[in-house]
Amino acid sequence: MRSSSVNQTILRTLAQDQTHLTARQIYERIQENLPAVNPSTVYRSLERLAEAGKVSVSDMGVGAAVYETVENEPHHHLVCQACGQVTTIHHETVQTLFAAIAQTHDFQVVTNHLILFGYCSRCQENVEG
Amino acid sequence: MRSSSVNQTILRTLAQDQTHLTARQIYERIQENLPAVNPSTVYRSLERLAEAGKVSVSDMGVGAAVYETVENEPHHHLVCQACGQVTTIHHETVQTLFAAIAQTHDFQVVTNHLILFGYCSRCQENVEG
DNA sequence: ATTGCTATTGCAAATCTTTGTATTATACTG
DNA sequence: CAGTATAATACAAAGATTTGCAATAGCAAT
Repeated sequence: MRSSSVNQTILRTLAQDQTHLTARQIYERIQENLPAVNPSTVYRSLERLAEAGKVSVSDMGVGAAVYETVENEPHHHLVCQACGQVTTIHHETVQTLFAAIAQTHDFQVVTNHLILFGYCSRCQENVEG
Repeated sequence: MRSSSVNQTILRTLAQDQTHLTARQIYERIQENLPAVNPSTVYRSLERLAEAGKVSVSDMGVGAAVYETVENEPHHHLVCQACGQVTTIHHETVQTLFAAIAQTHDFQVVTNHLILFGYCSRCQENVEG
């Protein structure tokens, strides 16, 4: 993959924001630096970056896929379906599952950004009460 | 949720096909029974069914979210990034992880259709060799 | 059966995303 | 520093999805 202006700008934008952004949000941010950029270019660039493992793509339940830079340490998220709170969990936590799957199914999991939906402690109480 | 014709037809279609279908594919199938149905109605109905837990939504890496009826037994999938092969795994396998997360993070996971990407045994060999 | 409430639907328009093709920019080679 | 191969881009058009609003249909109570 070549180091083009759009590729660079996307990675820089994602690194700056340190959050999960949708393709459209990224396109809008990119426009601040490259006003004449075409949407299709941004979409295709994101596709490339994801393919190359430079960014992760995931469904956080906001209606569209969100992108994030791939950091040195893989991590995962717990998303509360009630209040939307996002918690980050360490890779070690899921590593055990991946190891078990490697054993039982001879399948090497490479998912490095898992999203698990459920209810946080506060919302569990509210539902149960 | 009311038992409308579109809701019913969607559930029947998904039950018949026993596969993962995208929103657009479902819209096309529905047209066979309800030729005048509007796409927006199908998209909204799918949203409702997912919200109500009648269908599961997941990203299997085919470019769009896919829908499936929620069966009595939750299950999960391993998707090979190289050959696209889909393996079904039992709920018990991931149950351990969910239990651990409940312990450590006081978070009740309700994800009932997990998709894990990686490499199947055959493709691991090809990459490594 | 009739009534009233509101979830569901259709329609039209807006928005978002993808795709094909010609052009331009990047990186490599000599 | 050219010359070349091809990845990246813009553009236009098509396709997919979402949204606001008015009309309709399902359900519960009478």
